[in-house]
Amino acid sequence: MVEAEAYDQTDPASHSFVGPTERNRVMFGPAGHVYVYFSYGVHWCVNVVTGKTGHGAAVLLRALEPMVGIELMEKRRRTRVRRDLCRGPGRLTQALGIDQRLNGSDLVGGPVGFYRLSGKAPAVEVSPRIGISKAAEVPWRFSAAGSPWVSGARRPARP
DNA sequence: CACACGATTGTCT
DNA sequence: GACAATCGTGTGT
Repeated sequence: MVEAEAYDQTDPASHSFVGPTERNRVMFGPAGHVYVYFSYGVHWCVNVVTGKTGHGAAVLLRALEPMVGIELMEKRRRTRVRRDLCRGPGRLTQALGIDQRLNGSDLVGGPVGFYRLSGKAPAVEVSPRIGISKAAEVPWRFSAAGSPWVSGARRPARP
């Protein structure tokens, strides 16, 4: 995992800011579960719930360095461009086969989990989150410094 | 019920 | 750089 962003219920950019709803209820559940939501009518995005039960907080997984299961990811993504397999939240879920069926599942003992592949943790870079309009200056984006597998902001069109 | 818009990405120019 | 695709959600009437 080389890039992630934090979202909290005290934060206007967070889905949990408005309080529990049908969509975001998993964010208010126990930590270590998976919150999956549909974005732009096109993509799925996956979060790891991080707050205490009743507190809406989660971490959006935005990019990872492909290390195992490359062929399967290439098939799901319909591209063999390694750098495009998991760079960006929508691409990452497509590569991993994550969709609404996994919403609410437990990282421990569930269909999605984490395990360490490389020995050494990278230096972490902190920056503003990408693609949001509210609280855009809050520096809650965390990425592996200098990693080519990290996604980047798209410059908005200038008037 | 109507409507505006978004924690994005692929494609075309 | 510009723009389309595509639809669930939250909000207002």
